[in-house]
Amino acid sequence: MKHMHKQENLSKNQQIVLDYIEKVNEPIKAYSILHNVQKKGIKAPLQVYRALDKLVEIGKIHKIESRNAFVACKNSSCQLSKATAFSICESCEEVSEISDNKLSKYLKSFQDKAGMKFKKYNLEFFGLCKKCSIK
Amino acid sequence: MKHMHKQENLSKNQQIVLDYIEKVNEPIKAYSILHNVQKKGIKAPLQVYRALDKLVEIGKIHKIESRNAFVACKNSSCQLSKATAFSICESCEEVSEISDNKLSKYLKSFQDKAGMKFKKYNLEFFGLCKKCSIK
DNA sequence: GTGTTAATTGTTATAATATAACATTGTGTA
DNA sequence: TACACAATGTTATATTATAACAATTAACAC
Repeated sequence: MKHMHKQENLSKNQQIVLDYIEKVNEPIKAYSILHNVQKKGIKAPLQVYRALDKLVEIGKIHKIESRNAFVACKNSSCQLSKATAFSICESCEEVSEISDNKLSKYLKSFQDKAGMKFKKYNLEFFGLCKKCSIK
Repeated sequence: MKHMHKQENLSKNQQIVLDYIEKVNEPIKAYSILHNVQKKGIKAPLQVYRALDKLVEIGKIHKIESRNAFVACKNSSCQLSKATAFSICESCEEVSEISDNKLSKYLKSFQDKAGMKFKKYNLEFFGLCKKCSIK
């Protein structure tokens, strides 16, 4: 087999960034990551963004587009970030990943009227979480 | 009835920005809007962003979150930006608004397992449009 | 009309998010 | 070894968005 350069393991910076995102366990912004991994030797935004790009690509993390934030994937079966759904509380900004088989099945098989073939989707629900709706 | 300050018509800047977005008829970025409405007297980013905020709020335009771009609402019934779905071509970046009754019904009634009450959602599908999948 | 409130505008400065460009180093494998 | 590619390090800059504050305008109550 020629040129099988597909990497199995994460690189140093990728691992540092992933470790931190998994530790905080909530959506976090790129520059906040940067500030928190500087002691590990990561000095520049680009180092963080490159790691983020890779981690998103391989499905270890997801980007919450409406918040420009990144969160670790909870869904162990999620190998690629190609079918993501989140609920977002507009009050406390709590975000959780939705893993609902029926929903993902429905969306994966959704057919556009224009005949477009979809490879990926991202769905974000907004509202008030239980705690915030009591207040 | 006291203090019914709900405005019926758009303000000057809001109308200028909306007119331009409707004219171009495709997703457009805030600073591109700014460059193109400067002849109309809008000078600063904030003037654009304020108009955009309002137009999104009242459902005249939508934000394509994954692209940081804004597009006029095609769906005449769309009074509020609370249920939006788009298809996005990853090659040519063509975006179209999906209006599919079954889909919106399904998503509006979707119930989170955590019991969160949703007020809004945004769904973005990614893939290749017809033209680009031929190439 | 006056007074009141909220929406909108204008303006300058700055914050927050993200990428370009280029040189260098590391890693797997033929 | 040599090759191809992935990852890193670094500086600078581009892009997206908001803070803060003063002034003006619009809608309505009285």
